[in-house]
Amino acid sequence: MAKELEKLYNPANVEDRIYKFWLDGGYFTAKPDPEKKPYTIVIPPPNITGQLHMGHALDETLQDILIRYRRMQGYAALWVPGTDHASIATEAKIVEAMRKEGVSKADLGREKFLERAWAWKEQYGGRIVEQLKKLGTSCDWSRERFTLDEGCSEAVKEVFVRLYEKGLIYRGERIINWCPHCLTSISDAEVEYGEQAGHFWHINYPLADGSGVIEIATTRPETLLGDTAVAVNPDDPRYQDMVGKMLILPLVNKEIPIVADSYVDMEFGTGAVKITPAHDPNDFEVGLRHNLPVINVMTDDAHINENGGKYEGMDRYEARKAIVADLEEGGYLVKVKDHSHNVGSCYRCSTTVEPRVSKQWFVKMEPLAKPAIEAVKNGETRFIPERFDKIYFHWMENIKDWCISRQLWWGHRIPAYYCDGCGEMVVSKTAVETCPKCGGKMHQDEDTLDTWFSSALWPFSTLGWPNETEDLKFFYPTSTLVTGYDIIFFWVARMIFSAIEQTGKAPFETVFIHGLVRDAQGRKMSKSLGNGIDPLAVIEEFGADALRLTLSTNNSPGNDMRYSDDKVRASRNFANKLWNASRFILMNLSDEITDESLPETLTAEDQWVLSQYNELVRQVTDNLDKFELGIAVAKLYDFIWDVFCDWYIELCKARLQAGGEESKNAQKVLVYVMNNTLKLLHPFMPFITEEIWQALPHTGESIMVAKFPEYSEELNFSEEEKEFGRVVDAIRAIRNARAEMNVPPSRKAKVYIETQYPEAFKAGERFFFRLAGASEVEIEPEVKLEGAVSAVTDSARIFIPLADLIDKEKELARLNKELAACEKDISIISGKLDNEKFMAKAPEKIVEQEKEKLARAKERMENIKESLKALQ
RNA sequence: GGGAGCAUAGCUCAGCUGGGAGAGCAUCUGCCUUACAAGCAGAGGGUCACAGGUUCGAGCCCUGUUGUUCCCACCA
Repeated sequence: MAKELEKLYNPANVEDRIYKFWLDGGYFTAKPDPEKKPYTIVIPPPNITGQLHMGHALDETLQDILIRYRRMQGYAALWVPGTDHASIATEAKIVEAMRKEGVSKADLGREKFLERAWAWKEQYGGRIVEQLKKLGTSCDWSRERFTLDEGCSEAVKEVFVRLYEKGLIYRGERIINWCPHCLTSISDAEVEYGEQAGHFWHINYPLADGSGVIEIATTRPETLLGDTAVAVNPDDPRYQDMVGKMLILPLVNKEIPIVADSYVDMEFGTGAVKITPAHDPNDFEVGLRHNLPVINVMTDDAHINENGGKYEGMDRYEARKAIVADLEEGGYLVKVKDHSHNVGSCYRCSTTVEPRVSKQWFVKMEPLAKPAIEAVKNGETRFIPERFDKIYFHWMENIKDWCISRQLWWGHRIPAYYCDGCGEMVVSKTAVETCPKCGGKMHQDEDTLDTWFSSALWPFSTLGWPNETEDLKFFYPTSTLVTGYDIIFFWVARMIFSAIEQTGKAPFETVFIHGLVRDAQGRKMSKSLGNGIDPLAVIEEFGADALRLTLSTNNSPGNDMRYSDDKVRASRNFANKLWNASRFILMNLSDEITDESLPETLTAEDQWVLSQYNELVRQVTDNLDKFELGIAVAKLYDFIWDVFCDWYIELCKARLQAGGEESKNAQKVLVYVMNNTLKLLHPFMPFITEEIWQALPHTGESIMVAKFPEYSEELNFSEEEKEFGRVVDAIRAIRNARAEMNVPPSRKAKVYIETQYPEAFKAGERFFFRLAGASEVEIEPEVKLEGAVSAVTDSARIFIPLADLIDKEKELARLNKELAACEKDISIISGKLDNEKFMAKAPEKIVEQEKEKLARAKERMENIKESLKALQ
């Protein structure tokens, strides 16, 4: 810190320098240490395609608070950073860039494409990591990982082979969700459903024997081309005679059967459903039950294929129009009704997904889900807030097999090999060249794995698994996972079952869930709305500490929050307040103060502040242990601003001016409280606390490795705090009275204090001059004075002779108002104490409290009455 | 169709295991009091959505109602 401190804190001058100082000091690096307890967090790896957004900022801030807190407490605290290869997102980005150059994937070929992808990763993949650093994240960068790096890839292959050998991974022809834009299968979790206005087309299918028609209703007439049956409910009297008969499929002119299946709801539509096994998951099931043929009528990019006759080549929506027109012309169309229905779209590109039958790889979920449910049920892993376990259970208990193969190149290639000759398949960690059965040439599966397959292994793959590394032994299972509720299914659930299956242990003790950061109007921040706020711009304007404080205060676990510049501005103002408090201390600091020890003698106000500081330590620690970060930092804010700055610093000014020993003692207490409060605050606002701590007398290299303060019985001055509180109350009462009577602050006056607590007021006498506009102070057991402004507390009556300023009516009104409030208090409290049931059933502690309150209120009432009397 | 969250001051939100309703911003009044006007000292402002219940005592626990947001689900 420069000698001449600026009046305003300027984070831009501080943050990068401090971050470099931490890096150079190696403070982020953790190592297994049997002397210490481990505390481990693995970062939710951001996508390499990503730019830092507010969601990251919140997530990283919370993690950094936790990891810094534990590190200061003496844990071997490891925060493992890294990034995710983001198969679909990255591949889409590269394909798009190639498209602009007029190059396609096919033109380039797999190898060249991957070269290009890796080059892109080298160039841009580190961008988000650099952005994370701006927030002050204390990740152990020496352990940075990437989901597609060598170690993670080894882990992926190991897990795939193990699961395959246990029969938990299989390949099969199933109906899956297909994204016609990304040109790949996606998992159920990757489909987002939304209501869309559509139509219900009623179509007549004529019976083959000419005996009539059956009317079906569909929202997707174009799939008619792939119909292989019409289904009715077996109990439906309308259609009972028709079951087993054949129909002529309109436009296609092919015979298809009428089948009976209880899946059909008689009440809905016409009670007859066209069955397209290749393009609808329910129809697929019906098809299986009735041995129906599966006819795929669409291409990868959702155009009608060669099975669609004259419609071949049309896009699915064009085909819909054409088919509806033809149905109408052919007299098949009965009617069209408006109908809104749920349509699934790709969570990456929002294209409407096309369910289709395809050969894919799946993870068999049921056996994996069971122990994963158990781990949360028995508390091995705990969600905070707890309610999220219900969401987790519901998903896990109804889970379906996970489609893990993707028709992409950027990712972990599936370690399965097929014989060109006999078709034999081998699953192996190492490449298989020749067929073990026929000796033919083998080729590897063309597909890659779902990105989430590798991120599911993140908590242990990053620590070296499958090798029994020192890191794995010491740091695993991890301690806390911090993430948003939006990826519980994608990621958290999959990490839990993967970890249990592979390591026998749940991957973390606690899942700390946070909500979304919304814009000031409460809307989700999104690219399409253009309402996203760039955290880097906020950091530049207000500082990382201000942003961190904004994100960590005033919100509670699991709940969404709104971002607004006003909130950051308030946080920035707090940083500035802190800065100026330190500026004040430094301006008054003599060279002899070189450490952070307390003086041998403490004044009443010293004890008063230390007592509150000590209680603060206890509470902040307690809140942090319970993940109540917002509450913890709010208490710090209040203590620093109200107690320390507005009161204690003001209280110290008299002694500092007096100089000598008195001043030095005050300086010591100022340094002590400031220094230790900075430590408490450091996890939340790391930069400014380091900057100030370095400037103050201190021991140690960096505040980030200083010992986190602990509650101390030696600083328990609760009685003394109460006594000095009488002075504080009296000062407040005087200020209040003066303000209400419009006494200008410049007008000083003598203050007469009538009190039964003369020691307390003697100890605080000097403060009335500076803080209560006193020109003289007199403390008496009894004061008789007329024509004075009076201020009343439960321990004193205070008179300020300002005859010329007194408006008797106003003064009467003010005191009567106070009296009324006081009497109301008394009646409420007495009501309780007179209530036999209350006395019988309320805990003793509460009864005592009420008695004490009553006593104080009565004292205050007496004091007010006296003052009123004196006024008349 | 299931499930969950939220409803507290004009606005944005805290409020831990039940024990006299809080903060920031905004508003009003007065202050450049030599750390800070990004500040200081004061003030006003709430039937804690509604209706019941449990309890000596409910913003907090239970039941129901209303409004709102979200998640899940194969109704063509």
